[in-house]
Amino acid sequence: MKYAKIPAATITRLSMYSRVLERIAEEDVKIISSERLATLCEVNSAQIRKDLSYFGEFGVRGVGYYVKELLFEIKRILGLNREWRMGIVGVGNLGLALLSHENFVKQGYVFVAAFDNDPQKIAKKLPNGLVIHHINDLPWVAKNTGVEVGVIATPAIWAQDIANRLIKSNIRAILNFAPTQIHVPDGFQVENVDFTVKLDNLAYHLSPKS
Amino acid sequence: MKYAKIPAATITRLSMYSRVLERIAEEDVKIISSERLATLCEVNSAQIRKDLSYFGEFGVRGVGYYVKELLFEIKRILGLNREWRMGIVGVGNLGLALLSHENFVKQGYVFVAAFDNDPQKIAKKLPNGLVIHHINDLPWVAKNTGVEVGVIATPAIWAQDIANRLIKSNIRAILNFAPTQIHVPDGFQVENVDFTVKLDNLAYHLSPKS
DNA sequence: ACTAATATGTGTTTTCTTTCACAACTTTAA
DNA sequence: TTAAAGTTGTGAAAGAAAACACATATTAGT
Repeated sequence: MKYAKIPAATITRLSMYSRVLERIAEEDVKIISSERLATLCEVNSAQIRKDLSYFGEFGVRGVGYYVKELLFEIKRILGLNREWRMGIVGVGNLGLALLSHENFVKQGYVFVAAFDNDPQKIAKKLPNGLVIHHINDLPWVAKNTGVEVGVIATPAIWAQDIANRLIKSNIRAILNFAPTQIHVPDGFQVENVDFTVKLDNLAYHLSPKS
Repeated sequence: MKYAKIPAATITRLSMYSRVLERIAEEDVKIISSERLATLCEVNSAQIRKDLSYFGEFGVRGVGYYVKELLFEIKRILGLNREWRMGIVGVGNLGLALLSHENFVKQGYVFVAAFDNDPQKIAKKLPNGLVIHHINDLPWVAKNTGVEVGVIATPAIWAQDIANRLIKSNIRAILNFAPTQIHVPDGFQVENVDFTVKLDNLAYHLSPKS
């Protein structure tokens, strides 16, 4: 199955599997079946096996999967066998929270640059040692620090402008926290983290249907 | 079409439509075609019409949709024609950022209670006027303040325990920011906001495929 | 050896989602 | 009035994703 088109949902699930496997590995579990992993992830076990089959054969029939090995393979597939360098734009409340979010580092995501447009903030040192640069300095700072992923934590109005600048600096991946759609050319990736979309989903499901 | 099963993706798109329509309405545009809206949302125009058709007929053939009316209807469908009361658990960096995130209020989501387990924080007053309660007080505080949505902004280890407490207090919707899967019984809703899942997606797409 | 129990990998089937394509309707203009 | 242009709403077709079900493989026990 190795060369079929891979569903986007598969990638998201791989990410979930890796999260669960990490926990499982910490508990010193050596082997896990797709059935057991499926229960933990609340998915169908065939789904897991199919997802993995896009990339190879990682289990042993009659036995299951070696937890550490599977985790290693999934991380390799996702590209998490190395560090990813991030630059954040917008050092407000949310930006600061993200900068000090330890989970990023644990997963190999590291902030290497921070930008803002508030003169009060420029040149200030952050808890993690980074200095806040003016957004106009993005081109050279991003190049010097090797930013690969741009994180947008600005108000919605600025988001597209910031995205355009990131694109111009050839930063090919954007994680957008502004509650607005961002448009990028082919070859560039955007992922939106929109809290209110999630809340809207909850509100819909809570609301009585007429 | 009114009584068919509605795809989950439809709800998420409605949320996106409403966001775009809000912007459009601010620009004083009165009427919009599904074609135009589709372009702005980067979806197919038939998709939009189909999504809406699950809930009724909101357009005028040969004309398009009246922006304000459509926006109103979508918000009504999503249950956003009223306020939703949220309680947050975990007042760390992320929790504080969420508490002061103005977008929530703009969309009708209001924090009415905050909880933590750090003795240093209990009884402290937040910028928005709320007082931090001990998590053990969740049952009565949640009841008194009318919490309908629980927001989890704690480390992953606590997340399931907190979820269980929320469930026990009959809070039927949970927005989970901890990077871990949460299990809830039927009739309860969870939405996960997991930054690293999104980053993993980006990493995958950036990584060269062998 | 052989059998029973267990578990993967995947071709096939089923289910779910999206897109197409066109009848039905509105508006404008002659 | 009629025609032309534009746009919705939706049945039908196409496409994508998930689940089934079973051949294949491993292990353990006798």
